[in-house]
Amino acid sequence: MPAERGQGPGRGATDRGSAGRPTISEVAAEAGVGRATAARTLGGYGYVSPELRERVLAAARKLGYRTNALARSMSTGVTHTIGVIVADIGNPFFAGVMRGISDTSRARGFDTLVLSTYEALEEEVAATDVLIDKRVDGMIISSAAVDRGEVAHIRAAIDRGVPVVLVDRAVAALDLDTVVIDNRDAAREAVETLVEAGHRRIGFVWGPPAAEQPATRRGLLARTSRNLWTDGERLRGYLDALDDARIPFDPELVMVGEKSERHAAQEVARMLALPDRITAVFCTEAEAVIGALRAIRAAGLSYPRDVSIIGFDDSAWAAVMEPPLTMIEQPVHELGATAARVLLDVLEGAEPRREMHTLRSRLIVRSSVGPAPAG
Amino acid sequence: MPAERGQGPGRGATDRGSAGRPTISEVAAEAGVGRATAARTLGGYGYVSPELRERVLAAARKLGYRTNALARSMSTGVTHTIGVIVADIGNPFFAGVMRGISDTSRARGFDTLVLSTYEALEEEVAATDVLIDKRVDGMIISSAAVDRGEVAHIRAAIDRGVPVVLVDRAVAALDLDTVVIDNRDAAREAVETLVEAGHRRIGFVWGPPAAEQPATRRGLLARTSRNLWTDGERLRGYLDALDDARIPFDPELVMVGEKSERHAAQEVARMLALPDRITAVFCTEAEAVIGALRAIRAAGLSYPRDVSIIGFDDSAWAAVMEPPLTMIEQPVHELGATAARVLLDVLEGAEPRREMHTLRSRLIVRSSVGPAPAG
DNA sequence: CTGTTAGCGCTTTCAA
DNA sequence: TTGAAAGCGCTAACAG
Repeated sequence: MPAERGQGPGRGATDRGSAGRPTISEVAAEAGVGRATAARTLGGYGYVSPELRERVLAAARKLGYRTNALARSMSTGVTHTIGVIVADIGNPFFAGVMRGISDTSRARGFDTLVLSTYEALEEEVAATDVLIDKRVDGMIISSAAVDRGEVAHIRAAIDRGVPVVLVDRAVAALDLDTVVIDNRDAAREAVETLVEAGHRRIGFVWGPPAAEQPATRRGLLARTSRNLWTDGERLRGYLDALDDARIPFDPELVMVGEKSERHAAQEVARMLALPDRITAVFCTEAEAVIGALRAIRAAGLSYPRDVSIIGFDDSAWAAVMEPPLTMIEQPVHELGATAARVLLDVLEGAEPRREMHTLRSRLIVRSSVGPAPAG
Repeated sequence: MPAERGQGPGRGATDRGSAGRPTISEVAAEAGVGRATAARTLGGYGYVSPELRERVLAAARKLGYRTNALARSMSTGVTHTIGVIVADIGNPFFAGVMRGISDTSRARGFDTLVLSTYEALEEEVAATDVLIDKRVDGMIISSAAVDRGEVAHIRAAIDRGVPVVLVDRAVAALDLDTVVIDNRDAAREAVETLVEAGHRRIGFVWGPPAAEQPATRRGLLARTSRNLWTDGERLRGYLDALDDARIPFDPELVMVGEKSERHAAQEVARMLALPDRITAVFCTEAEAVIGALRAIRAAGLSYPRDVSIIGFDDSAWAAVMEPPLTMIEQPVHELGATAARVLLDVLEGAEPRREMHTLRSRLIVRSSVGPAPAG
């Protein structure tokens, strides 16, 4: 850790005199009591007579005393801080989750240290190390890990006594409390809605970032299981709906490769140009919806007349699109709040239940689904 | 702090034997060297011979040693953590800023502790206390303070030796490094664009949350100066543009009251129902744009034919609206990155420059502005 | 009820 | 170069 060096002159432990940061001893001196008495009243524990208590409080006020949480944590072994690891706090989805986590932990006296991984496993590993070093009391992780071989860092945290709860993404190799939404059911319901409107050629947009189009359904699933849990679940839901309706699976209708608005647009354009073109698209993310919309426009088509569309992640703007979009609403705040609640319960002594907490999403029906146009 | 108590059984400092968390002494013992030697190699400072160094490293690896950042911070006096206080991390704007802050501080070895205030000053005060207690090395604050009487908590932080930089919102009463965007110019440019298209009745949507419509321009400004800095600046920009075009100010064209999509819709509906109705709206926030759009539709009108619209906070969806929206893009990531950079420079020894760093926003011209319809 | 004392795990003189 | 020892500010026995 060479970056550790060079933190400017004289900020060391020695030269910070009594300037600015009075300690408990100074308060004790000022109040004319022993330091333990001062500590007891300031720390809010143990017994201390009203008179002394008052004197200590007065002295503390006068000196502008503030407890040193670091020192306290050193002795108690707890930091009242929970670490959070997500893919990207700039992403509205995770921002919402973060808010849920932060609101409920704040209410229970905990602060949160957030780290973004940008979906890179090595960042995630580094992040757990940082959190362990900073001695967080517990962690909430939205992990990019899938393989048994990718969970060592999480196991390490647990072995060191740091409880972990998973959020948004389950990890099969780990038997932990996990808070997710009903991705598979949500996807199935959305695709069913499309099927019921008569669609049989339904594109799946924003899938596994594989290099090339898988030839078979089996190949696709295999690839997906090497991928983000949510994506896999949503794909399965899509397949469920097709199966129920006995619609044959066509690998050409699933997007693979880079997840970006641009690439989603390209893929939808491709599916729209197929001889037997798609008449509907199901998007697993808001950004994908935007890409799809672009492609539809660019092809000179309009929804829901020529193409129907349903996507994940409802937001305010979806309601003012013209026509308004039928979208799946995820309970983002509750996702975070629940994860925090489960973790805090454990931190406060509850036994970890190691179960899957599945929250319900909701299909907000608006006007982007219409009957399938005649072939 | 009664919440401090009751953190479950036996997690105290005493009973954590060598289980799970080896200390430097244990590593030293395992390696058969003095603890100082172990500390030097593990801490990456001071001299230590290659052989011993290797032995210590091996021992550390074997025991799974991880440094205790808390203990290190206790002696060094620095935590390598910066505190961030924003109104709401669930808000996409702040989420973007956070990402900027987090990315650049992470790159320079700092972690971030984020607290949301939901625009409540008392929450902000509590947040600074928490950050002081946790001994962050510096703070980045998007403050709700305006008055001279509301900045005591920020002054207190500075007095305790914690550098502070302000982000997104300037606070006149404070002479600090401040990173903002050119709100006033951006607003003026937007409104000018409207004026140049022939509009003279331009609504200002999402203003000061006053209870009632101010009667005069002076009254409005007075009220605004008691309010959020960004709102005031944007209002001033609006007035600038009107003045330049010699368009008289009409208090009925500014929205006051609760900031919500719903209320924005109501206000736009009101302005649309005026005898001399508005032909354009300028919105200071994305949520306001959505409210305005609703109102326009509800009135059976369409943009840009009947009403033109420009708003703050460009995002992906604005480009796929039909027609696409002309919006002001704020450099959110850079806002955060710059704030972090300025703060980190100070933490690394630079003199605070106590100046205003103004970032440029950009008007993204698309198709929501048209000629003013004939009266 | 109050004060004394011994750590928490690390960094940092200071001698050896 | 290495090791012994003191100290960061707080909590937590343990006597008094």
